[in-house]
Amino acid sequence: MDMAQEQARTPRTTGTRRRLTAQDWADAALAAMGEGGLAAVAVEPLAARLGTTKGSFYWHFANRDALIEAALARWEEVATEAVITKMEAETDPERKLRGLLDRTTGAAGADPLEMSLLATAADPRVAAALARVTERRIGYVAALFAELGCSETEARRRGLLAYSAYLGHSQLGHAVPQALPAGAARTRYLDSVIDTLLRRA
Amino acid sequence: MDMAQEQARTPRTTGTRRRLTAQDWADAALAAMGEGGLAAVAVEPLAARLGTTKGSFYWHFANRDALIEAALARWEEVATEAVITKMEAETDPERKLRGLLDRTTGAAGADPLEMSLLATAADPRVAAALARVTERRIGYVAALFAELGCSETEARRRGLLAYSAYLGHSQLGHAVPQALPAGAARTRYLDSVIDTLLRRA
DNA sequence: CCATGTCCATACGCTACCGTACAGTCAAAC
DNA sequence: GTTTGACTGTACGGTAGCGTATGGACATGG
Repeated sequence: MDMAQEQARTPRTTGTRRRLTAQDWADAALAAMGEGGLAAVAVEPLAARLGTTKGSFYWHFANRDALIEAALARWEEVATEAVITKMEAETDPERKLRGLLDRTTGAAGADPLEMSLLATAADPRVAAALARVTERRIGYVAALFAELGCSETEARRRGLLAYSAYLGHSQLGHAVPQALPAGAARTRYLDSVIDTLLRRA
Repeated sequence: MDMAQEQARTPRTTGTRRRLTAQDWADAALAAMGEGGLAAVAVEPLAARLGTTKGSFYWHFANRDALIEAALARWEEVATEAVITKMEAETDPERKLRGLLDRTTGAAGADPLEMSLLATAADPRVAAALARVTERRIGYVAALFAELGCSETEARRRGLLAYSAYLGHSQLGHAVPQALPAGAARTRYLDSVIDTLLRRA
C-alpha cells in the first residue's frame, strides 16, 4: 500500500533541500524490495535514489537490519487493514467478497512487494510478519463465509481456498500475466470464481 | 525437482576425486536458488559447496549468466513433465485431478525453488521459462476438466482456478505453513476443495 | 552572535563476489 | 613413456556494498 501519504510531518525546512525521516527510508526500502527483492534493500543505492548519502541513513538507523525491520513493521501495519477497512463500507457479505476479489485481482492485485515477501519467508522476521498478516486476512474472509451461513469449519475451509486462489492469482498476474484472462473475459472469470466459491453456501 | 538421478554419466575416474560436469553445476545452481533465491547462485559459494574452485566453473561456463540459463533450461525440462507423466498411470480424469492435488500439495508441494522462480519473474529469462511451464500445466488441468464434460471455456476457467489455488496453497505451505490444515484435517480440506472445483462439472 | 544539537557529506577500510591469467594435474591415446 | 587435452588450483585486479569516523551545514535557543 500506498505509502508517503502524509508528507508534511517534519517542519519541512524552508525550500532548500528537505531532510529525511526514518519513515522515508522505510518506504524507500519497501519500494526497492518490491522491485528487486530483499537483496535490493541496499543502503547505498537507496541513498542515491533518495538523493542523499549513507551519512543520512546511519543517522536514522543502526544498520541495514534495523531498516529491514522497520520496513516490515510498516508494511504489516498498512498491508492488511488497507483493503479490509475499505470493504467495510459495504454491508452485504456476498458483495464484500465480490468487492474484495475485484479489488485484489485488479492492477494493484499483483503487488510485487507481497510476492517478494512471500519468497523471502526464509527470513524469520519476514515469516513472522507474513504469518500475522495472513492469519488476519484468512480470518476475515472466513468470517464473511460464516456470515453467509457456513459452519465454522466450512467457513474456514472456504476462506482458505479463496485466499489460496487469490494468492495464486496474484502470482500469475505478477509472473505470467498472459495466462490470465483480460478485459471482459476477466469479469466473466471472476464471476465464475465467485459462483464456484459460494455454491451451496 | 529431483535432480542428480543419473550420476554415472562420465567415465567416473577411478576413486580419487571425481570431475564435474556442466550439469553438476546446473543442479547445484538450482539447489542454491531454492534456498537463497537467484542471488544465491554465486560461483564461489557453489564451488565451495561442490568441493572445488572457480577454475572448474569457468571451464564449463562462460560466466554466471550462462550457468543461470543452463539451470533454467534444466528446470523447465524436468519440472513440468515429472508430475504429469506420473499421473498418466491413472485413466479416470477425476482421479487424476485428485492425485495431482494430493501430490502437489504434499511435502514436495512447497517446492522452494518454484517460489524463488516466481519471485524472480522480473528476469526475462525466468519469465520465459515460467510462461512455458505454466501454460503447459494449466493446459493439462484444463484438458482434464474438458474430459469431465466442461466446455472449452469452462474447462479453461476451472483449470485456471485450480492452478491458482494450487499456487497459492504452495505459497502458504512455504511461507505460512501453520495457516494450512494438517493431518486428517488436511485430507478433509482437500476433499472439500475437489468437491468445490468439480461441482456441476 | 554564538552555541548546541540535528542532520548530512565524504573518505576510509573491510568483505564478498565476478571474471581473467596461467600454471599444474591426470587419464587416455598413441 | 611421452604427449595431449580436458579439467582444476591459485593468484590477481575490479566492483559493490556494509559500516565507521569525522567534519561540516544549518536552524534554533540563548
